[in-house]
Amino acid sequence: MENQHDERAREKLEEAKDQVILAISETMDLYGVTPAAGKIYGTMYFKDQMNLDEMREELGMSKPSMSTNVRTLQQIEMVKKKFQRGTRKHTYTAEKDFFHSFMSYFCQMWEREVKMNMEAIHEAEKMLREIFEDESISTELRDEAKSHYELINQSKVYYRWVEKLVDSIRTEEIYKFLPKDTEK
Amino acid sequence: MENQHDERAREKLEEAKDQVILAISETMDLYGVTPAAGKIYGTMYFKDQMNLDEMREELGMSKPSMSTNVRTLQQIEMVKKKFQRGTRKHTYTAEKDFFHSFMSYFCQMWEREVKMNMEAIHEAEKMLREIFEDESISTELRDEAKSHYELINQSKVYYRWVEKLVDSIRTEEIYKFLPKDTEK
DNA sequence: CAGAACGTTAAATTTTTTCTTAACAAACTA
DNA sequence: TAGTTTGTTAAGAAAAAATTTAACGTTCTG
Repeated sequence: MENQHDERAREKLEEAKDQVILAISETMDLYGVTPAAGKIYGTMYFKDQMNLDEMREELGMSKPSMSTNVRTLQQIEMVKKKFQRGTRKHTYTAEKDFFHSFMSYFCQMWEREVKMNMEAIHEAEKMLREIFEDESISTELRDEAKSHYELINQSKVYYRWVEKLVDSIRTEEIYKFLPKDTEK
Repeated sequence: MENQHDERAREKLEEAKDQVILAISETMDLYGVTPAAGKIYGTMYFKDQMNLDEMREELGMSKPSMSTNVRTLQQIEMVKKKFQRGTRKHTYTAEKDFFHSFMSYFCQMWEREVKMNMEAIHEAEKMLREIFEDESISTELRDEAKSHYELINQSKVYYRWVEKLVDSIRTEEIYKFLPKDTEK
């Protein structure tokens, strides 16, 4: 009867875990991470370490899928490779500090956004300036160029702000303004 | 020859715009907004206002696509409906303040994340507590339940922080810490 | 009230993405 | 060195998502 209790408890424990794993993987899905990667991370979250074969077994998916998804998880620093001697299999651990995952994921995105748009803006500004500074062009066109110029020039304020946000997260300065621990 | 200048200038102006539109829509794509929605927004960004037929014509896409995508753009507050009398067509304007779009988009996401995970965590915690408080269950299982409990309990610190972040963005308090305008 | 204009919903198609099976390469073991 | 084991790339299949065509409902107009 000890066994009976344990059996039911085990089921309940797995159910509890699965609930959290589902929420985690749905969150990741929300941010554009593939379903498989979300499930892998969620599963690893409750384990100390795993290797590719254990993941494959636990999730019932193919090994290449594990391999590629673990790689993308490493890119966003949600999974780290662990050096372990004695076995040839690579073992991995999940980053359990969500603050770190948040930082890594969003900062990467935001930096890419800033870079991409700033480059486009600089190019466009140059062209537009050439237009509205050229007196051989009709006033209407020059005015249009000027107004577009001012619009995109204005947006730089935003991109510079995003850059600062990234900075303050990377340096952890943001936690001075928004402390991690909430009293209560 | 005035015309010749203008013609070339017009081309250059369109090229400049297209460059920025592309960067904007790629950014939106990065965040999981559909390509069509990105193009629509990018196009509207340089216009005062547009109606569905103008969008369809400008982008060479179907009207239902305009309709549904404009709706999702409204949901993330990147496009607003404009009340205009005299015409039966609905006219829309693009939100040109990227700070507003940032706020609307990320806060919605983050709130959903917090809600989803907090709910799952509360449920799971309840179940796990029942396990590790039940003395008829084996020590190993109870310890495992306890350790999972502590893990997910710890993650609440993160979700509460995200909530605070959302708050500080919604109330614009964040700009006290990270001012919009950068000197220079 | 009939007909047209506009927007939306539904079903179907196309495209894109994700995953798997199969082939390959590298590193270890006997 | 031959044969395993492990991980990755490549090509193909399956699944999911985005877009279009078609049908519908509603509101305006004559």
